[in-house]
Amino acid sequence: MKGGAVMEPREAYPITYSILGLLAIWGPLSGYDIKRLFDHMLSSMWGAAQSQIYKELRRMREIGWVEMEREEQESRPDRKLYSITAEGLSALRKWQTQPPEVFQLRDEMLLKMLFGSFARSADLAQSLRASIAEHETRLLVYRQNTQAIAGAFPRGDKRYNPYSDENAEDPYFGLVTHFAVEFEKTYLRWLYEALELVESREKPAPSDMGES
Amino acid sequence: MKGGAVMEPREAYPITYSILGLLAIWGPLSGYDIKRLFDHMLSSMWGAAQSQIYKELRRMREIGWVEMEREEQESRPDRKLYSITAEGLSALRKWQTQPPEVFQLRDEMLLKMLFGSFARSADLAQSLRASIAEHETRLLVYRQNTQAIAGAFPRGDKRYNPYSDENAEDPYFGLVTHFAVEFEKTYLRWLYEALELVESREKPAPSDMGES
DNA sequence: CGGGACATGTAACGCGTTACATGATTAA
DNA sequence: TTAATCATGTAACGCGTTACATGTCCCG
Repeated sequence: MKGGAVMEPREAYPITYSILGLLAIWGPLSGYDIKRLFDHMLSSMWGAAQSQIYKELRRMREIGWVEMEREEQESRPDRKLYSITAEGLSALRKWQTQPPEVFQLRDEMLLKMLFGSFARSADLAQSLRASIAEHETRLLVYRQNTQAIAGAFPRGDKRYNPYSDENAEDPYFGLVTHFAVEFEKTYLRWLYEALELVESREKPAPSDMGES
Repeated sequence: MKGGAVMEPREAYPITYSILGLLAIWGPLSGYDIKRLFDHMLSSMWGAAQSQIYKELRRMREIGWVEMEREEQESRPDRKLYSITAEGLSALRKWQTQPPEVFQLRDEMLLKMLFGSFARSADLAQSLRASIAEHETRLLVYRQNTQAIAGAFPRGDKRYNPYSDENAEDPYFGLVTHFAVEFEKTYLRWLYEALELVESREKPAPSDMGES
């Protein structure tokens, strides 16, 4: 026997803390609610499949970080409402103390450009334009959100509304949104720059039919 | 039977194309070489464990995107040198044509700040300072790399040197590095801003016991 | 004489993704 | 009548990570 220390699995991951945070703010939530919050609030920073959320909630309940209460309904599956426990809150706080792990960008567009010398310029330009369109849209959405957002959740259902008045005062939301906007601006500037470079190489010989 | 269409697994992932790109540029490489290139060049955008690289190379060889030649050595395991094939190059090019998938930041620091209202300000400040230190270092490294880099690979072994003269002319490397620098600058600006916010809440009443 | 570089691998494990399943209600 | 919303789940699968294994050469 060498070490003998059997590594026990980590008990938490970013998605765990995301869910804890959402529960801490918006109180008892169902898996379905959490999925919606992910899609509306965290989509640009952390995705989560519906199936994963349900799985994770079950696991979190087993380790006592959340508790569940069943809300009975007719003609629909019962809502299972999850709340954060004291242990869960303390885990969230502890995580926030720890130094962050090494960050990796993991953006395919960067990889594509890194090996740009192998691609046809027209192909790269196409990818770049698609990327530009997407990020312009994002930027627009962020800006709309940070401004007039009363109508985002038309029913006035505060439970699902990350922009309701009670949260408007939270300076941390604004801070993170501000980063998202600054990031998109930086990224877009670069995309346009990249497109310029690519286009300048696209037609070095405008009407020249014969090549070496 | 409903659909009947059995989904066949994707045949390529970002790591696949990363390896293809590296092979396309730096010609026959061993798994060990590729690991080093990942660590030196792609560490900030795409990590890869050594075991995964070997696994992926085997898979890529099975689908004919790379070919392998054994270089015999005494007193060390033989080097297995991989090269990109015509099929591999065409797969790389095809990938570069396709519009990029939806990008997600996946940075834990952003999550921590998003739920900042639950943490002690001092804890957040600590995390932020650690993050600042790391990103300042990164920025420094990028800048050193883009300037005088002749000595990075002291042996003059061109095979491992991403900064050798023959690649210095590749404008795409410069483009991506430029983004990395701009990103770090934007991120750092935000981190300092966040730190300011957090510190302003750390001691709301310096020597003032009664307020408003 | 211990530690790093060189060089290859195997085994275990889980997060995250994709797909499938069910079924009532409401809106276009 | 078709589709979206509400609301829960299960099953399969693999990338990516962590840990372990082996053995030589070379440097301080």
